[in-house]
Amino acid sequence: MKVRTRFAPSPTGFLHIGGVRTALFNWLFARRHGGESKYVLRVDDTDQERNVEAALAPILHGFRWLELPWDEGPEVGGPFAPYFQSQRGARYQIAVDALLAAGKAYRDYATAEEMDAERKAAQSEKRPFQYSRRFMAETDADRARFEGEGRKGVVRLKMPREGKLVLQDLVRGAVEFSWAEEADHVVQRSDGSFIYHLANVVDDRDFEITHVIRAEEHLSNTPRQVFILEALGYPLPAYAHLPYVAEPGSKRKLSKRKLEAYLKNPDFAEVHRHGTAIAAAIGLEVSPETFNPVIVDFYEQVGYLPDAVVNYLVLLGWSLDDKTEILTRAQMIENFSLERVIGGPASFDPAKLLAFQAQYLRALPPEDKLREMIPFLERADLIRPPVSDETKVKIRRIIEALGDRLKVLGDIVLQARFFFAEEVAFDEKAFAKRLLAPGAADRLADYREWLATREVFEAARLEADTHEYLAARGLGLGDIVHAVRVAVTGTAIGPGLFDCLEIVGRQVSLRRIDRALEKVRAPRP
RNA sequence: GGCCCCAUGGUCUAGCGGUUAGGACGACGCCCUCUCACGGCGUAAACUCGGGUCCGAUUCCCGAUGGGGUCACCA
Repeated sequence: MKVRTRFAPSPTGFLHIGGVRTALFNWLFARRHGGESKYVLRVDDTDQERNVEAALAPILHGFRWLELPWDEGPEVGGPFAPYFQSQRGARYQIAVDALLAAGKAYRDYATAEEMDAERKAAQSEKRPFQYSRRFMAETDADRARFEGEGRKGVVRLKMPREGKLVLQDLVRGAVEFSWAEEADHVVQRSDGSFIYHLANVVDDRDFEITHVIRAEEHLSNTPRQVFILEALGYPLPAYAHLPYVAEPGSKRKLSKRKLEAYLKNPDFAEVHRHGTAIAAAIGLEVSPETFNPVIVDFYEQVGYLPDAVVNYLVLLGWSLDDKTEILTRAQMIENFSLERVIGGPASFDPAKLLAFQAQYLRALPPEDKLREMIPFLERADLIRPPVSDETKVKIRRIIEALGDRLKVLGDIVLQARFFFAEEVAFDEKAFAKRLLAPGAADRLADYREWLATREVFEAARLEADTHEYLAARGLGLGDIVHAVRVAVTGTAIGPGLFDCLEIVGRQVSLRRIDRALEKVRAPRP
């Protein structure tokens, strides 16, 4: 079956995580059907007055980063161009004229105040609001009269006032609406511009969209769209209304405007804090507008892998079976189906996303890690381009030593700092615990002298020799290792000590130990 | 409030009439261990409620409750 799906972002400047999930399902559905099937990107900019290009760029960038290419749309064009609603006004005018000619729409001259008054009256009488059509112009004479009064007209849909619509939704099954509940929605504003719903259905028809896969909040908009479609004699696409992506730990719709509130969620806060630390280390200016785990940019900036993000998102509302969680793109494409999309909202869990990310990074080949992490080190000013082969060897060694402690690419700048800096700042708590403990400094001093005599400063050898050293003195590894670690790395946590010693090197290690010892002996302030 | 949608552990989910209700994230504990991380093992943790239908309901139907979406000359 040849299928055409679309995602229709409005250029807001941000790619929202919920939007990506919707786009992903559209993309997968089209890819699933293969052949001539297409996924198109259409820009919903019917009422944009600002710079569409600037507001669209981050969105397109996000999709490129996620490797979710569109077959037709902005920048790539296609047989139905233009793909910008702002450029399709003439087409919409034809549709509105046809609606008017068919008696499915009318010109209306009610002012906003008059409309409001009717609405309020209905409300206070506790009856459903239905417009009286008092200012409907049925004839040219009516029209002339209203306009003579200085009124500005809009075009409204003349909705049926009886009967019902049974919508077959691919996710929800049959959904019933009664026409009388539907308002006479405006399709063309008094300034001549067009309302989204009109543009939307006309475009879907023109772009030959077969499946409208969109978020649930559009479900209640569907009757009026169906009405327009039928009034125009256009075929109906199949509809699939996806559950929306909800806030962490809640069932409310995720919104990018509520960063403050989400930060009260511990997992969300931790992911945000982690990202902020990386941003600070690489000198990235963060504004709450963009640097927010609800916005896709965040993940690119701190070094998540696109595959991890996509894998996490595909599982928000869809599943393959009872156990498969890690899926390649090929597996997703092969297995995706709307039948397995769930009906209820799924809340966004940044902790689980991080778990996917950690798993993907763990599986990334060392050469790829190296290539991807170098830019982070450069931005953090830990290394400078051009990166010599010698430095690359060192970085490769560091990445290996850090191992699974690296969860996102940006972690390298948080965790590898002491390998590059000349001096380390001691973590005060760790220093107190490990170096000010009784006997610790003396043992460290002795070990330092022994270390200075080592000719081969290589991890495996150091470890083996250290064990001999300790055995000869009747000590255990635990008696020495913590103090050495804090002295050399500044902190109590990190890679294996002997890896650290090797990478830091003899000279710098000894110097750092000396400094730690000086600090121990310095009079307490 | 009207209309519509949804309902399995804290979270993501499997389940499509009979299961010790399965997996994952997270939490906790133990093991591994120089710390941390990884890994291994284990523990706690769920079918919203009430009616039907049926020999039998988490599963089907109805209702209630709860949650959510939507009701613009926004998209």
